[in-house]
Amino acid sequence: MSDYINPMAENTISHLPSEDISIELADFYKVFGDYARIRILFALLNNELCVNDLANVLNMSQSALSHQLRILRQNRLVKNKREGKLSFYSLDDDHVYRILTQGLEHLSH
Amino acid sequence: MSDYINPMAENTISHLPSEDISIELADFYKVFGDYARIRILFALLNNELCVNDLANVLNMSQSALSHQLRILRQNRLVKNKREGKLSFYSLDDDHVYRILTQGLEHLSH
DNA sequence: TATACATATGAACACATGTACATGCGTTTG
DNA sequence: CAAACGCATGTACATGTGTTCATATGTATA
Repeated sequence: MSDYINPMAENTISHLPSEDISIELADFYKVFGDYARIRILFALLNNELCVNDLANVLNMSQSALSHQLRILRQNRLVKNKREGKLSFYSLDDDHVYRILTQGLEHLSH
Repeated sequence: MSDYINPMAENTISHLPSEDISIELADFYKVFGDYARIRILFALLNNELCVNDLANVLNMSQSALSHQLRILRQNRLVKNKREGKLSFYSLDDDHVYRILTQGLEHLSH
């Protein structure tokens, strides 16, 4: 342990978000933190596509896609509507769009 | 494979970001996708703190902290300046602040 | 209604990731 | 200059995560 004491430290504690919020936020970002899921989201940025479309566009297996789509659904980043045999996916709301574009912005410093 | 063919699919391919960009973006979000790192970033939101401050504020071991701080440093989310024995950490730039707050915004739908 | 089709899901496995423990390195101080 | 201090880092290990393979579920069609 250290001898140094920072008087601001206590003040910092009281400004931290709750444990629940921090966990939720980390889990939220975790969903974006995967190459396959990022590509799925970008593919849906302007289009509504069914699973088979996505499989072709992204060159992924149908199974891997379905698993990832489930994660994206559960986290409310995409939604799907069934039309007969097909299931069309799209981004859930504009928030997702904004988060993606802001991420890109950050990469180009 | 599917019989259904969507004429938009080809068009979608040409609008996808490059593989490099997608990987970078995923890696970028991956850094935010951890409870410990989120808490570190929030602790640094308004203050500049040394490792020992962070250990006290966040109730983490010094080792775990140093490992996570390295990841945050390598991804340019935090920077540090050495003052004698102490190493003071702070957020690297405003972008980080904005990304965190936008994430919080999203949680409250 | 049997079959093909589109998608979803369960299980298993390989790989990534975060932490604790031990120790090293740079700085200061007695 | 030796000891204490603050922090960094290597290793090992437990746990988490994404993919593949196999199979199930739901829908249309012959």
